[in-house]
Amino acid sequence: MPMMTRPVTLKDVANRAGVSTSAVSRAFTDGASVSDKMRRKVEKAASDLGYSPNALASSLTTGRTKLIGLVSNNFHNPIFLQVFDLFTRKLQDKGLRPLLMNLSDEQDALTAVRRLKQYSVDGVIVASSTLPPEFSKAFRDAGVPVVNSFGRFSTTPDVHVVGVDNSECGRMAARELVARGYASVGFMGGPETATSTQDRFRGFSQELAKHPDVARRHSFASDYSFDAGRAEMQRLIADGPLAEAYFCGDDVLSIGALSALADAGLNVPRDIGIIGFNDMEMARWENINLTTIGQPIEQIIHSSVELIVAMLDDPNRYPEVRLFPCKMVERGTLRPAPKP
Amino acid sequence: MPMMTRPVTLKDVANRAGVSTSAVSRAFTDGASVSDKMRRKVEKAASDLGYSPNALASSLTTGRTKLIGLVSNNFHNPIFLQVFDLFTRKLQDKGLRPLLMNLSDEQDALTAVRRLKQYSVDGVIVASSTLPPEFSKAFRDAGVPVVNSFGRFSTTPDVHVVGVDNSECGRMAARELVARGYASVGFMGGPETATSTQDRFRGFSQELAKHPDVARRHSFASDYSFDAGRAEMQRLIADGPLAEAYFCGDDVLSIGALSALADAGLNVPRDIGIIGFNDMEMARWENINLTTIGQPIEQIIHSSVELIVAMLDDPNRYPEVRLFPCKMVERGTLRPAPKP
DNA sequence: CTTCTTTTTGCAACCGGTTGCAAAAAGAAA
DNA sequence: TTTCTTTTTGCAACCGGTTGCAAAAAGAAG
Repeated sequence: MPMMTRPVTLKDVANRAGVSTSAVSRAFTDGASVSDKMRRKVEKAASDLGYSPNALASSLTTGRTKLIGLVSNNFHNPIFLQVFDLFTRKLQDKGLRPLLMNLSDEQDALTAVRRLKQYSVDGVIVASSTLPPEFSKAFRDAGVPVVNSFGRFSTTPDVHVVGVDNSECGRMAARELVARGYASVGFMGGPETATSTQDRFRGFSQELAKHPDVARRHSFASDYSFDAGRAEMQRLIADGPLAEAYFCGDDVLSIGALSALADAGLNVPRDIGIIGFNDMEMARWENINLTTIGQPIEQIIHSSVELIVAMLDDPNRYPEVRLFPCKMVERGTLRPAPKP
Repeated sequence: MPMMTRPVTLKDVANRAGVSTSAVSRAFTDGASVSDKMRRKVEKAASDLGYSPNALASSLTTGRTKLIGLVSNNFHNPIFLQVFDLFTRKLQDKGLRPLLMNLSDEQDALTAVRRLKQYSVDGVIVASSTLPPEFSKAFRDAGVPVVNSFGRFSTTPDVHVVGVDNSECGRMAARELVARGYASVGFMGGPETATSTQDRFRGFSQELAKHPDVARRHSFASDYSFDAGRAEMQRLIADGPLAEAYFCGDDVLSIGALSALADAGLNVPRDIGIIGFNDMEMARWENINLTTIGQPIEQIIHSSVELIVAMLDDPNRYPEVRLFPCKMVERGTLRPAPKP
């Protein structure tokens, strides 16, 4: 039968040590004015009693909760497991605690802001490649330090963004396909509302505009998921002549597409080329072996955490965009470049 | 330039409405003793000022933070993305906020307890199929309501457990393989320290003990991951005669094993059978099509949240185990049962 | 219009800490 | 030993709310 013991408070420790509460408080604060003797006495009493300070109570006076809102709506893309893993670890390393907020049902920025303000989070990380910049702006407008990771950047940012230039990634994919000599190429995006899809598509189209001889087409899957990619590719197969190669907006879409192609008896890369995006763990599985464009997830997250920490000290820090290069990861789903 | 406005407090609202702070506090509390007129007056002032109550400050007096620690060390198994998605949503639905704790680096129970107690979480959900029951017990001993989801259960529990009977799952797998007429079977587990691996192996062995004619062997992958499954199967192939079918401790191991088998030119299910565990989304992808045993994740999580909510009202609630049945999901990686 | 109930309101103490300020203690200099 | 500095300590107010209690207001009954 577990006893319901009242938690040990500062006052209990003060009583036991026979000192004032301020002394105890100071003993637990680095750099406070306390003698060694006092500190030892307090620490003794505290450990006797099993005391640990209440972070929430102290936040009342210090104005710091060390709570960071981690907001996302990407709970279906396997890549985000890694994203959560890294964010939680790196935040923990800095002594911060992530307060998770799942936006899958509720996308309203103001509701999200209100909910997180109730818990007086010190800052917020919006980890999403689909939410518009306005979403993150709502936090800034509410006076909450915010970093938008994996989000759309602006050259005149009013909110901190850390990620990649998705339109450059689109260009990179297009360049690669053109270099491989494909005469017709397709873009198979995720949902058209996702900023990452829009940006990758824009870059892809820009690059192709330089090559009027290459035929192009595009379509959008309903979702960043295996099923959506598979369904979309099945539709393309049914609807008529395929492009020679496709840039899929995400690896998970690519893998769905590959499965549809295999079912249709089409060989990749002989009959058709596929290039994905994200370089998720599965992409390098030998039975998938997907050529793709990878983004440096760990660096992006590391940098995001660094930035939010910096903002805790200077909430009005001048807005900044941090971009990292994407990398082509060549595997087995594109045909080799033609010999010149 | 964002202005650094001091957040609006209860007192501000009270001043503006010309009433006492208690009146404002009560206006924001359901079922408190307030007249309609007063409530309207306060609400007007509050919305003029954009006030929303500070959940942390109120937690000081009420003793409720509505914070739930969500503790896990499974940040590499794709199935856990779904687990996090469901937990965060269901907790949010109940007005609770998940405080995430990643145990990947730090496995010490007492440290975890201390860290979460600092934030006075109302309860903790330990979502892990690998941590021993003692881990969860540490929370209970510290007086923190705890539910261990996906964990090992005991018939004399001292901590709430919601999940499946992993040893029954092992028996189920063994029965299935025997029924299919395999003359030799293997168990390929995850890390030997994981309770789920131990339990599934125990059940598997128990069932096989009833069939002395069936040859058996077992081994353990270093990790619940594709790479570990692949490496382990490669080792098995290299080391000598394979069993006719394997029960892999997790789908992601199975998929790794499948990839190794494909490389070795072995056809599944013709040359060798594989049965996995978890029925993760990928298992039903057409290019994988894995026969597996599924656990009812959504029900487990729903029930876990229900239970933790109940414990908030009654922290000394008598410990209870809630088990859900696993289900065979037949796909294409086992040969058909022999005709009688 | 009284008198008695019931509802609504404000006062003030409290939740678990922090911190500015002044008093006390310790140390240095004379 | 006295005087001046510097360090250490405790007092008390405060952070943003909640809540028991008693006073005030409103309503019901006579």
